[in-house]
Amino acid sequence: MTSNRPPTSVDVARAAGVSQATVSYVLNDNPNARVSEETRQRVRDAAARLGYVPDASARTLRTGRSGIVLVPLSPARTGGLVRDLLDDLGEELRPRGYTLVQYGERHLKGVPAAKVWAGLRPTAIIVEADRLTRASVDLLRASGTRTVIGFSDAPSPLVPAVVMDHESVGACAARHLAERGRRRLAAIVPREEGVDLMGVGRLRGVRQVAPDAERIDLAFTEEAARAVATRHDLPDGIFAYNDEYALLLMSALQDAGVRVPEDVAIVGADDLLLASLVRPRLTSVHFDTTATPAGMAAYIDELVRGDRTAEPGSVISIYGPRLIVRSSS
Amino acid sequence: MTSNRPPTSVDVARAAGVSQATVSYVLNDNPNARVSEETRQRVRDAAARLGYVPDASARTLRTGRSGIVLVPLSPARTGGLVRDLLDDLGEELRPRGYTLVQYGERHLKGVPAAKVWAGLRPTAIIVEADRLTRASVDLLRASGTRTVIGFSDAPSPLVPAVVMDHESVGACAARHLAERGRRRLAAIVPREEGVDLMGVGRLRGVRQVAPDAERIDLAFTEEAARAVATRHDLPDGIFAYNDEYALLLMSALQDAGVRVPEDVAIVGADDLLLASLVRPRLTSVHFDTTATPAGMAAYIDELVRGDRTAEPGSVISIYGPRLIVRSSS
DNA sequence: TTGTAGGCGTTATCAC
DNA sequence: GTGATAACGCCTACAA
Repeated sequence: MTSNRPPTSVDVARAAGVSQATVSYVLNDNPNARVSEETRQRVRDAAARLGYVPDASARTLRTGRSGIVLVPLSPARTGGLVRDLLDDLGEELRPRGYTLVQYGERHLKGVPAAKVWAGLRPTAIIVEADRLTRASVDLLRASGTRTVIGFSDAPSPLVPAVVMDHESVGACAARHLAERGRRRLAAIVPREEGVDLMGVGRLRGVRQVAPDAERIDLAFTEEAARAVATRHDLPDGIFAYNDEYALLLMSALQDAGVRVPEDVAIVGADDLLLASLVRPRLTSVHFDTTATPAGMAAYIDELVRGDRTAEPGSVISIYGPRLIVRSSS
Repeated sequence: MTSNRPPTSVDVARAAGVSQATVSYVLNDNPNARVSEETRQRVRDAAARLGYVPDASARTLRTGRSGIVLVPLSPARTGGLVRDLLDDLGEELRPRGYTLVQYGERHLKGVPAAKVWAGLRPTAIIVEADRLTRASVDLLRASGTRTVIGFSDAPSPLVPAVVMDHESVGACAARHLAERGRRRLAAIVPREEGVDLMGVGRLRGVRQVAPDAERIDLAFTEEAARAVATRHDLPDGIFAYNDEYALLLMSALQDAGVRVPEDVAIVGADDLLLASLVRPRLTSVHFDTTATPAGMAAYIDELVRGDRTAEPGSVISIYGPRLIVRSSS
């Protein structure tokens, strides 16, 4: 039983015959310490040989920076789009030395959420802008968070934000339905907590075009969809929040003998692959993004390293809507 | 500019007029230190007033335990089933004081993955059993990881494992197709790295029933699906790995003028809501689980706290297949 | 019942 | 160029 405690930098130093500080210098390429190339090699070799990995918490404690990019997302199904975006962003951040931590939280006893976030000493945090206050932003900043980025449907007065223009999505969908002659419009608003806000934003957009559009709250279950589909006063055009809800609704309507799109036209959003796989194909509002995940990763990196600053109220990346027409709906 | 460094336990101690140690005792309910109820109150009040949050890294460094349950999942789309499972598990673990960290990793320069995992000093880790060796398990154990749990399609000799019996899934699907008179079977194996292993397992199961079953490798894109669908020598029964691939394939077949299920019958798996929303409805192999996320969370907790031990080779939870017949496929 | 002190592994400021 | 040494914030014997 070789009680292999993981090797520390002291072990590496001993193995390389140098002091522990030298190890730290070499492994971090610290510029203000001049170390001979030969020594560097010895240190690197020793580290490799022992399989040395720096202890993340010790480094965090010492530096006050964790390399964690925290994304405390409301756990509810945020929809495929955000999920994919975050997955990609995480991939892009890793090679830059950051770790994207997705941290779904629901109840937080009584502790203000920002306190909990701060406890993790994240280097950066991306969070729904509505959950931020001036106080929480200050707390985060004070606790070493270099970059606070909001996620919202409009620029935030507190922080730079990634803006997804949900209103325009709704408006875009409604315009399409209206142009097709649909007069009695409705918009689905998900009942799921955390998504409902985006749903309301999209509804607002629909009502810009069709002020009388009905609001239909819908939980993501077949029963709930059936209840809607069997109403006797169905609208003739429905914006279904996104493609997943659109499919759910379409299925229920088909079961109820309602013809889609003849009787009720449906428009989804997010342009998931899903939308083009079902029959009839789903018309969907696609988000064009002005920044790729790679671009966002680079941007965050610059912000953290101080190579760039972003004012509160500024917009990092706008996700704008564009219509993808698929079926005849 | 109140350069509010976040309050430390020393600050709390000062505010409460006690020593720092007492703060630690009170806040952690340390049983072998007797502290008067009055002092406890003073400490708690001070902590609340200052908005004290323990520094996660300092605690981790000191105790050697992070409360992190690490899930270094291959990033490829693991499919909705695993994803949902992990989401739920995370919810269940949080109130128990653990943080489930999903950590998608792809390239890890040359560093052995286990070294990187160990660097985070996770309290527990759930990882595909194939990625574990005796050495990596030892390393993790030595670095303070209390619980290593495998994720596999068969019991692992190294660690207790959550077992999803992929072979049975394939066999179950194949049996269904054979009973419906399908003679020329095929099984889809995803090209996506990380999922392919499960795909191969499921294929094995299909071949238990139909030894001649063809293996079709398929990437999750419409082009790839089209290529398969336009073959002139299509099988008459296809097990599509899971519901998502099934839908992808079905769409392509419909585009190619192939009737589903008359010409080609398709069976999916995982019983996603999706499967019952599309037309024709997808027959799917459902996983019955003998343990709920809540149960797994409790189990992990017991393992970590030492209230329970699990031998290598033991099975934590079996996910077994059951057929859900939906359409006439 | 409470306080003192040592150390977890790292980085960074100094002398040498 | 390199090596002691002092924090970072917390937990926990042990002393008082």
